Amino acid sequence: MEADTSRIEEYLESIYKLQQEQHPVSTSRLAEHLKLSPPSVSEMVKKLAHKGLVNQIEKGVCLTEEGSRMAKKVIRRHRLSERLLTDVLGFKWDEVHDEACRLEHAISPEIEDRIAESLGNPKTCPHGHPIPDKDGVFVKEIVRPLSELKAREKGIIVSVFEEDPKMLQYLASLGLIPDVCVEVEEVAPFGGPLIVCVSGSRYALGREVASKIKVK
Amino acid sequence: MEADTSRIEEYLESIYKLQQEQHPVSTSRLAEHLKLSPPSVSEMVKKLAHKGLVNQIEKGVCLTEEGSRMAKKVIRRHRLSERLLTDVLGFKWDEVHDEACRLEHAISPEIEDRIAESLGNPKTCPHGHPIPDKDGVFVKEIVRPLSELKAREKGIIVSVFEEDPKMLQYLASLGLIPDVCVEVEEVAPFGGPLIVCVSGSRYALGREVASKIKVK
DNA sequence: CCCATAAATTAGGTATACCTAATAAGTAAA
DNA sequence: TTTACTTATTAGGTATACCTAATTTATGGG
Ligand SMILES: [Mn+2]
Ligand SMILES: [Mn+2]
Ligand SMILES: [Mn+2]
Ligand SMILES: [Mn+2]
Repeated sequence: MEADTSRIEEYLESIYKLQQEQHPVSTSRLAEHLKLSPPSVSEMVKKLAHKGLVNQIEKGVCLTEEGSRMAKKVIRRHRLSERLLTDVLGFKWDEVHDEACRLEHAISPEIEDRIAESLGNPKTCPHGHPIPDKDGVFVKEIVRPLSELKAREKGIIVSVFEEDPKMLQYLASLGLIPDVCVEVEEVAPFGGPLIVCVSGSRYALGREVASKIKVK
Repeated sequence: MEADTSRIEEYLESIYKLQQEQHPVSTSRLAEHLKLSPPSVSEMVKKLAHKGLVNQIEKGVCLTEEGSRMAKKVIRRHRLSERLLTDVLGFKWDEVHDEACRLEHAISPEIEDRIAESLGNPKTCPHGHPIPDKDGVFVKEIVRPLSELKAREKGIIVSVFEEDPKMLQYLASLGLIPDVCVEVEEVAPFGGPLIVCVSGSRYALGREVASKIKVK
């Protein structure tokens, strides 16, 4: 017994994440995110459905109550791992995603508890995403993508919806990290860049990039 | 690509450990330690031999140069994980073996380095076993099992060659942990118990138990 | 040297999670 | 409504690492 659940966890984690963008998650989207072939995903999704972790509806897959509960546990372990890596071991925010993605499957409930406790029950990961508590509960802040702010509007960065190390390095180099205040100075028309002001400096940011940054 | 090496690592780790007791390691001994059937081990050992990690000689299996190098890397990660768990996360020494046995496969060279660094390059795990450095080098202290001491002999506990949590709890409850000084007060004949004195208290210890405790 | 037992391996099979190629189902433009 | 994509699934296959049962290979006592 004691089956290895890491693949299942990885699927649930991805589905959870993709659901935030678009509700029923398509096979192809999921395959792309997991870097697997669509048939592999199709097959695995069937197994997940059989286990009662997802429902396959018309236009895609969505987590069941139980699938969601399990996903949130994985996400908690992922984000706590990220915090351990940054806060205790001195990693930078662009180095922790992939590492955490492996660690999350090797962390027992006991380790999870100890990490949370010794870090003072952090509420977010280094990218600003909420860490669910043991019961899967977390505060969901109302945020807007920076790309939707009008000229002269200000916001405080809550989170950065991005995993690519290069992009995260870039954002950090501009000081675009959680808790920082940004002001949009102007918005170029026709989907052009935003001119933003952050801690005294002015930068031009592409829309695509700006849409990843969530502010309140 | 990027094959999953965790099973291989687990075999090498076991072989390395068992070699310390008895040199060529038998299939059955290895199977027992890994809690697998002898045929499974037989087959896997063939694969390891094929990869040049072990040599199959007359009476059993032994690590090649490369197998040994790889084993020591796993052991380094295992022991550093144990230290992280005890020193940073507050686990007790009897709780860390199984956890580390999972973590060791999820730890990248970067995490390994950071753990070592942030713990000040510890030389031993919580059980007193040496942590090899990045090149697989470690100081091998000359030790004797406590069971071989004569009456009135004293020694300092170096390490405890045991993984069973119950046993470790027991030993800790008697204060039999690394760096502690023990004196053998008397040795009962015919393989009987040892009467040992440890930080002012006197206890009777079975030979079997005493043989796990290495002193210098 | 023979035989009983112990140890190791071979034979044959399962489960899991991936793949490519082929097919089927949906969707949207002409 | 037919056609051309796109998306999803089925079919068939691979690799890995386990298992049990059967067989082979040591080995040590008589
Ligand atoms: Mn993950
Ligand atoms: Mn994060
Ligand atoms: Mn291990
Ligand atoms: Mn140890």
